[in-house]
Amino acid sequence: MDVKTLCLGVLSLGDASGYEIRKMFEEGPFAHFHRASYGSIYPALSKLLDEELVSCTVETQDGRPDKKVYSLTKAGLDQFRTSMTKTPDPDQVRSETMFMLFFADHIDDAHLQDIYDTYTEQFRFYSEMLAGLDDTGLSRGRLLVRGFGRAYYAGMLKYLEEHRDAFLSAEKGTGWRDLESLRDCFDTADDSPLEKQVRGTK
Amino acid sequence: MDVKTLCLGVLSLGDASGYEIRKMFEEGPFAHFHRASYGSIYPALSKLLDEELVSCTVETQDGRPDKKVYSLTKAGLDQFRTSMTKTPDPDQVRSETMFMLFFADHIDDAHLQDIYDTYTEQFRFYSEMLAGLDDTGLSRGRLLVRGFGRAYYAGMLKYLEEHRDAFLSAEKGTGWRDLESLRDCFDTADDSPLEKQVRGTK
DNA sequence: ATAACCATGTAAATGGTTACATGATTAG
DNA sequence: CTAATCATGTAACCATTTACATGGTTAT
Repeated sequence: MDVKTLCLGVLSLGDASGYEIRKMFEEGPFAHFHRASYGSIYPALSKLLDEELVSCTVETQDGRPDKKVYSLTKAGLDQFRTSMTKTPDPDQVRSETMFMLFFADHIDDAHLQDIYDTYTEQFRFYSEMLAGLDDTGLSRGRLLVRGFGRAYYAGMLKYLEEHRDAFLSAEKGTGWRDLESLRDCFDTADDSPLEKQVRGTK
Repeated sequence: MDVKTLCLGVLSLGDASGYEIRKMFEEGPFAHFHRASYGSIYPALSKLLDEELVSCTVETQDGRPDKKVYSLTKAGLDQFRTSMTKTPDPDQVRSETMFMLFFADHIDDAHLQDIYDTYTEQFRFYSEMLAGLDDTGLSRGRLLVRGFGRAYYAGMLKYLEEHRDAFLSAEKGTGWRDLESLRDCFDTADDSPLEKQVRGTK
């Protein structure tokens, strides 16, 4: 999903500047399932303006650079709704921490514990933060996504807490079947819904 | 984490060809938290060979192109262990589906239901697949990661199943607080462990 | 006083994917 | 007989991040 569509989505909720849109992807609710930085947002907004999918009002500010507030046009809303008719790509997860924990036996105990606890702390942080939010007045989509986030952070936190001690104190070097099973455990490529969905978009 | 390190990791489990390494990122256990394609794996292996972090044995095959089987060298193992001493970057999630479900009110009912059910199906597939695997003989790292995957797919599946009907039959257009709360719910930037971790790597 | 925040924008560098090029073999 | 699998490799292309450029304001 390109950054232009992401911007249209944010703007469908209300007017915003490039600076504000970036914050939503950095710290706001979208940060949990998408990211975007200045270098992609500003050019995207320029293109959207050229295509007249958004309009722009310059707010002159005292002592600060002018603030460009963008609004969705009718054409922009139509365009956004059209892009919502497509089939979404499968989720992508990149977890360096999981990769490293997989290779726990190559990491020294102190560092391993640090990685584990730092990772756990992140889940605890977001779990508690999401638990504390007020849900009144949210759209069904917003509510569903927030609930999903809560279930995710709370569920993973529980798993990490429950397995911490057994994991950190487990013996090293008992993975005699790691290579064998690596070749063994392939998902059958054809039945995989991931494969299906990928094929479906072509 | 660059593809070279990913390759070293796979090779620490046993010898493999570029073709086989790609399979592990496409269909094997790594696929759940990292991806890599030919275009990045082959050049990575060439570079590793230049740096003498891996060695290569050519297996001549009848009727097939020669198979290049790579092995980790002592220097390669050292290099891998060194790269495991770093602090992992925070997880990255890209979910187009979540983005689209967030904007449920801009999607027509039939398509929304299709998106939801297809998404659910994926979680069910992986949940059942992981439930059916044999855990004997796995290293602690491998076990932890597999358990995490099981908790993830099963937990999210449960959430999606439990909220399906309420979500799909909910009223449209009641999200009067969506914009307000979008600006409202920013995590405090300084306390966020994500921010801390990002800063920590610089 | 020093860091962080507000605010925009561009250019270079990065790091990948996709498509191309090639071709025999095996399974349905 | 057709599709998929095995098997390697390169080049063009793509999107995005990072760093640069600029500078007043506010909070610690």
